[in-house]
Amino acid sequence: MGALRRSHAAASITVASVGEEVVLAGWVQRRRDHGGVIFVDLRDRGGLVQIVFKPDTSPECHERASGLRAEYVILVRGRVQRRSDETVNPKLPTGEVEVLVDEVRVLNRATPPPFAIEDDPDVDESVRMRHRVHDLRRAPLQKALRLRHRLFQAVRASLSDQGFLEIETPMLTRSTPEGARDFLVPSRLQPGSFYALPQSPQIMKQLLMVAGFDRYFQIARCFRDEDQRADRQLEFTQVDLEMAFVGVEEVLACLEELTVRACAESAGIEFPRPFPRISYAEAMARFGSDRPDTRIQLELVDLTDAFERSDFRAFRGVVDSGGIVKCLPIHDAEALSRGQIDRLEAMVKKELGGKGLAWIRVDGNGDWQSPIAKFLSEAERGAIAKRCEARPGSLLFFQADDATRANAILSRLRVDLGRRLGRVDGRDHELLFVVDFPLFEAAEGGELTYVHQPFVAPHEEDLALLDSDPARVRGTHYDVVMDGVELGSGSLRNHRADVQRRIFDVMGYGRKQTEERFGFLLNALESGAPPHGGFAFGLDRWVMVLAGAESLREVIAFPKTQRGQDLLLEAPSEAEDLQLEELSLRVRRPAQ
RNA sequence: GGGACGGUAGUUCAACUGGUUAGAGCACUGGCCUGUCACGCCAGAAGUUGCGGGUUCGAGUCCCGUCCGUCCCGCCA
Repeated sequence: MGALRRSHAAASITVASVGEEVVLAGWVQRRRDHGGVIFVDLRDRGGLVQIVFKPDTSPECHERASGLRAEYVILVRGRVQRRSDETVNPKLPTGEVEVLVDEVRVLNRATPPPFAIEDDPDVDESVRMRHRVHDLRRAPLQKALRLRHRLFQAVRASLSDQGFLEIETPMLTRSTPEGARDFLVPSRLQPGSFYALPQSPQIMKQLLMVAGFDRYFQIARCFRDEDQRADRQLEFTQVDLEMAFVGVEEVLACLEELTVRACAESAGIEFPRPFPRISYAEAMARFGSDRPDTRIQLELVDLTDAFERSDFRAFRGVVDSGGIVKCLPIHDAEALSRGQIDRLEAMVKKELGGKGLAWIRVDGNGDWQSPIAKFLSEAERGAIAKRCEARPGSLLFFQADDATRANAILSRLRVDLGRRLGRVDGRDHELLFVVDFPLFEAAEGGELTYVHQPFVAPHEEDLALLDSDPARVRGTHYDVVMDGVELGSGSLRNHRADVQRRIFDVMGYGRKQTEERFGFLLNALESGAPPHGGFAFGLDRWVMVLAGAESLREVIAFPKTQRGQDLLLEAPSEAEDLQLEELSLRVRRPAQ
């Protein structure tokens, strides 16, 4: 580099700096060589500015500039000049000026990039992942990671200001059989034993409460060895927090304070307070989802009772076996063609495991066009028409299935169609709390199991139900939902060992099993545990929503593919025999 | 574990019912060009058609298997 040092960022060159001498450093975005004058777009971490090489200004620079190629790393010294009116580029923030170069140094050459470094490159994602360094040079990823940084800083500032202490917990920890599949780390010193990477710092933070830290937080990496999705990575980052001597209201107030400040400081988005609250039951009833996007102005209608004595077997059978019949009415739906309806039905069957997609279209004369109308009684037609407020132009989609699937399918249709048809209110973003989740749900074997995690405290007034009717016990669980994405969840925890034991009982854990797995936690609770509760945000998802991205891979510097590979490092990889030997491991390779 | 879509040059795509030497844009290389900004013009180089097997006189194309990417179900909170 010699003695020359960068004086300005590309984006900071404006008409105000005309006449100044500047030193810029960055990458060659593009070279436009006219034989005489040569233009180069210089890109650095903040932006782009045009630099100019003229044969009569500096023949040596001009000569060197003709050898520049995309992604070469260069350092230039030159003078900022205003562009003539005809040559101003309105597409560039720095388009009114340019830098006339009289010294250039090539700090490094570069192989041709595998794809163009531009905002919207037309390449397969696997190519981007394999060449992640080039990918990360693109403005959208630069922006996303800057947003991520600002969110981290704002979260830390808010929680620190609210009296929280940042405390780290171990990454090498113990496997617990609940929840997701663990990542295991073999122990060299204890042959045959394994650490587990944390799925979350849940138990550790409860222990910190028992230890008297009162308010704890951590930006913690978590690991879950499950199949991935656009919004799920094997490893991800949580803002984990816990507070003692609080009830639900204090936690929610803290979360409001945190999210409002963090969204404002990182993304400039303001939210009104208090946040709307919706119960789990209401969310499922109206939107078919426990993470509703209520900006979409379509709601579900329950028709189960109207088909209790129906002659329409497809619906009646479902109701008889405990299922539900629900409808998604869409008014003024003339834009949806028959072909589109058929495609929706195919998606429901193939992708979502639905039985089908019954529908009724009310035409301009008020007549019902529908494959199922002829099976419906007068009373049923009346009930449908009334509750769905059917009118000419209405299109009604039905699901008759067990509650979980019917809601899942209609919720998906609601979101897809609501967006496609523009049935949204004017808000760019929405934050809300979902509260009053049930504590237990029926598992496959008919037994009860926890809905979220086994440490959620029941509602105080439902404590008695733990013995009489546990399925009806409400938990103190709450979710924060932003734009239909679950940002995170939390609860009050069981600080009384007897309540925690009772909950393990209900889930059918034996006494011995309980002591073996959770003895240390129960002992801690018995040692003087204060009432406590907390929350954990999925930080990657939070950034994703703020960035308007479709996938976590757009907000994580080095993400993994759906099969859990890092295409850049080619991880995971096989271990050396020596490594395996030290760990007392033998690998059984699948048969040829 | 299951379903859907995709895999041909560095990259994005094309190649009819199986039929000459697998083409094109961008990128790349060389040349020309003093006001472009997706610069332009001329020329050139560039391929294990993901991999393996099969059918066939002949396979990018058909069949079987397998690997990889994305989305979804299951799983996961």
